[in-house]
Amino acid sequence: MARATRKIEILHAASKIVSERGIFNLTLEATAIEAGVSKGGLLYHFPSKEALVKGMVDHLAENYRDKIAASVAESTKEKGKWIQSYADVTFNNPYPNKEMHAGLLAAKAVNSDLLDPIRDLYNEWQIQIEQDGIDPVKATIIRLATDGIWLSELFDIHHLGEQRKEEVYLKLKNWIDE
Amino acid sequence: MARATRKIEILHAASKIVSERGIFNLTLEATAIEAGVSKGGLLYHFPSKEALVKGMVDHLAENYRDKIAASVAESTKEKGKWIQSYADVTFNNPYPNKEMHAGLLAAKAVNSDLLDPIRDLYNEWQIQIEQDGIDPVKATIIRLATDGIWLSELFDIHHLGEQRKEEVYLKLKNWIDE
DNA sequence: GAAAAAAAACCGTCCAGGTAGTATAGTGAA
DNA sequence: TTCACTATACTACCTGGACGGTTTTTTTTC
Repeated sequence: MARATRKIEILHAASKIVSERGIFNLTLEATAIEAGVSKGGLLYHFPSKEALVKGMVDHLAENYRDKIAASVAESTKEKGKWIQSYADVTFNNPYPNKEMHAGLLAAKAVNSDLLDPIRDLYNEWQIQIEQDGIDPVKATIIRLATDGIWLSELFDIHHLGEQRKEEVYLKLKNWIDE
Repeated sequence: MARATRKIEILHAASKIVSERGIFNLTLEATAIEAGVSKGGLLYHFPSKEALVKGMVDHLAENYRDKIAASVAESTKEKGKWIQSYADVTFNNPYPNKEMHAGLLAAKAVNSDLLDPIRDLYNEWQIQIEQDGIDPVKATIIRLATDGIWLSELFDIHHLGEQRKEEVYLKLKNWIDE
């Protein structure tokens, strides 16, 4: 069993630990146990803790990029398909977001430079969003509002009710097409 | 010297360390040195690391609440003064934001329950914002967009240019009065 | 208002426990 | 034989917190 799978299992285990137990509990041993690997096995794949966190970030950046790209490719709109896809994925996809949160927090804690792949991602998206056929300021506001949802989920600070969240989502959506 | 001042100096020192060196470098010793106090002295004021982080969060929550309240009190608008104040303070006040970032990250790392004062704050604001005389969905979107700015500053992920940021700010502002 | 007592605000060291990373010897599958 | 691990032991280091002082400030008493 396990080809490139093991590596990814380890990454999931690490994310899970960060999400559920916090960054201070992301130790090599805990990660190994959670992933069902020996410590030696973990270090075989990721030779240091920093490498592990880098793995987390790289992996989720790749995933997120694919997700958005797939949504864009599916879209039949001429205008606003990037911002629309960004909002769709972020509002409706709890899965990659959870991993994103864990990865961001871990990277910020361990070494901010590890966030570079995320920065690249954001820069790419911002460019697409601004060239998306709608007013760039409006598009930027929609992106920021979407990020706001993200922030509140990241810190579990203030969850809008499902209904209000839906209303916000619909209003943003309508605004794109306006 | 030092009445209640010392405590606050220690809190600033802790925030500074988190901002500049990351959470893993927030040790009692480092904080003591940064604040110019001995470790024993620090532990006199904050008997544990968790107490220190709790101190950070409580302090910044109080500060932020005051800042917004002051801005609201100054406002002469009848409609939308809460959301306007929230946007104003967040867009234009780099200082409390920096401390907020540090406090949030530290609390999230040490013990998520420490974020409760922030949750209370957000709940209060959301109530005010929704009763602010403008469409609550619109007001919520403005709040979220403002939080989006915050997120990008927190992780240093994507800084809008000053000009675009200003355009966003103005558009949101106009939207409130529309 | 000075001396004495008490409380507050510190200082600096020590230690048990935990952690990243190294080392090494071995195993089963392809 | 190589790859992808397991299992265990070990080192070197760091950190939270306890603890036992000491100094400064405040309060009380005479």
